[in-house]
Amino acid sequence: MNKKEEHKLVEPTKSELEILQVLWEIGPATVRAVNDELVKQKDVNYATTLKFMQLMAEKGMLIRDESQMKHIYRVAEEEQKTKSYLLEKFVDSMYKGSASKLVLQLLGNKKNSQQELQEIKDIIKKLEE
Amino acid sequence: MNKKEEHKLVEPTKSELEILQVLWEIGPATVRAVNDELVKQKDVNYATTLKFMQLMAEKGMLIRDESQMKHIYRVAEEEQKTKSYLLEKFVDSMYKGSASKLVLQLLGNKKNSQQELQEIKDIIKKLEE
DNA sequence: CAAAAGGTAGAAAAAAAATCCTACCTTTTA
DNA sequence: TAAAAGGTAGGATTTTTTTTCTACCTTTTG
Repeated sequence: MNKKEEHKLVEPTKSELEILQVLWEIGPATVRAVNDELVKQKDVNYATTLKFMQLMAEKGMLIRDESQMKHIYRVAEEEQKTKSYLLEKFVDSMYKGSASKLVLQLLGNKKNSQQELQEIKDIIKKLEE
Repeated sequence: MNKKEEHKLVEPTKSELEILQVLWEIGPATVRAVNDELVKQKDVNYATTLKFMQLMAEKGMLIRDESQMKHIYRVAEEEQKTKSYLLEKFVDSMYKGSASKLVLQLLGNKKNSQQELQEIKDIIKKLEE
């Protein structure tokens, strides 16, 4: 295997995504650190988190530095790449690929749509420049 | 049980969502009709679709008219209600609830963003009136 | 240094999701 | 009307996902 490996985007399961979120948030980390974060939001056992991270490393979603005893895990794919992939799948499956339909619904249903609306307008204005 | 039942929004699994999509598309239908649609997009067995729809009916996601032999299934929740629920969960988990972050990514990554951008602008204009 | 604390790995169990088999009932059709 | 076609129900199986147990290794600490 050479240095530059091809990573076919794998679709993370729910639990895997939770772990990715934590790693995106705090950066490369030990199982312990990730688990500490997870525990804040749900009831998980350290061994469970460990197992997931091991599996994810096997699958190539995470990359593990084993040079020290406390292995350091980091995400294999860029946050944005993964997120945009997942977003695209979501748009495709829910809105037949129509981003504007999604936006329509987003604005139609949000409580705080007034503020969101403004922010979105700002984004669009910026994009036009 | 009275006519107006409370339906706590249940989160559909992937396969369940596929079935919902079909029903949203074609309206109340038999298992056969749903399966015919599904077969176009993936390799499924009639019995599998039947089983799913039975389970979904049990869970309350589908409502079944058994007055005839060919049972007719229809979706229990409005399409929009379910979709907005799922969208909200998606935004929450992926973008910490920030719709505008989602839109930003949507526009940043779409090939056809030019057209989407225009459509979104139209939507916003319409909303402002 | 011995004990305690904190790691890892592997096996296994439990739970959830997806798939298919088959017996049997009703309707259609040759 | 008998056979074929097309339904349903229920059980069973397979696969995937989630969770936990435990043996054992390394580092830290009294």
